[in-house]
Amino acid sequence: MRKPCCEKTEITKGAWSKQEDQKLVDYIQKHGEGCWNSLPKAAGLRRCGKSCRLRWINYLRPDLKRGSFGEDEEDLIIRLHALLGNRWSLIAGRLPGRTDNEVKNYWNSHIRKKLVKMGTTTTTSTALDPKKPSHHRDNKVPLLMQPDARNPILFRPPATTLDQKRAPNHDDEVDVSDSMSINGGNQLQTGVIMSNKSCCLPDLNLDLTLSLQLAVGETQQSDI
DNA sequence: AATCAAACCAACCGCACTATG
DNA sequence: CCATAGTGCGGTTGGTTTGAT
Repeated sequence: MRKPCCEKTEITKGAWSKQEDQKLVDYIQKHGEGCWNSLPKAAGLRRCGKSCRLRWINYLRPDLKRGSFGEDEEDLIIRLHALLGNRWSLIAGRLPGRTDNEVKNYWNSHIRKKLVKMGTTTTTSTALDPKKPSHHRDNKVPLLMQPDARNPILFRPPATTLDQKRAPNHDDEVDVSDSMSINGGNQLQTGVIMSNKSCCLPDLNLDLTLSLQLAVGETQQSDI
């Protein structure tokens, strides 16, 4: 059995105070992100490193947008979710200033209900097989989205600093306004960071009601 | 005004992946 | 190769807020 990430004793849990936030922000501004395990001690916080990381990523990061989601963002989330399933970090990576937690919460509290009401989806929180434990990752990625050069969208890591660190192969990323065709004509300027590789590939058609089925068909055929 | 239910969202938990020794 | 630490991700929980009665 794996050891817990931190000792249960002397660890504060629950809501963060302003003082704690300030300590965390000050520390990260001075020393940068990373080394989350040693950060709490160094920053004078009685928190688990994971908790610090989460607080920073989901709440304190200066580039966060906060506030309610726009229609464009909602539309994009719906389309990306149809493509990616519950890969919230990937989805959030295409929504500048949004976090995976925020997107996930928004999906579960707003969009999912909306779609169910419209009869568009019967999605549960575990997108693919609700019976199987959710942490079985091999079950999370739809067949369509198994790593595959035909799906350039998958090869772009989330646009967070940490993920960029983790994916040195993507340091050739350039800022390109990624335009997607929404609702058969409206151009949605997402302004996300795309890799050179993916921007050279054909425009993504995220009109999922049609292309997803087609793509699934293609994938299944090619897998045979 | 009080109570209850629903909605929302921050935070936690546990697993998987990756790097390192 | 194996064990372990560090980190990231997705699902879930629980406290708070809002709305309905």
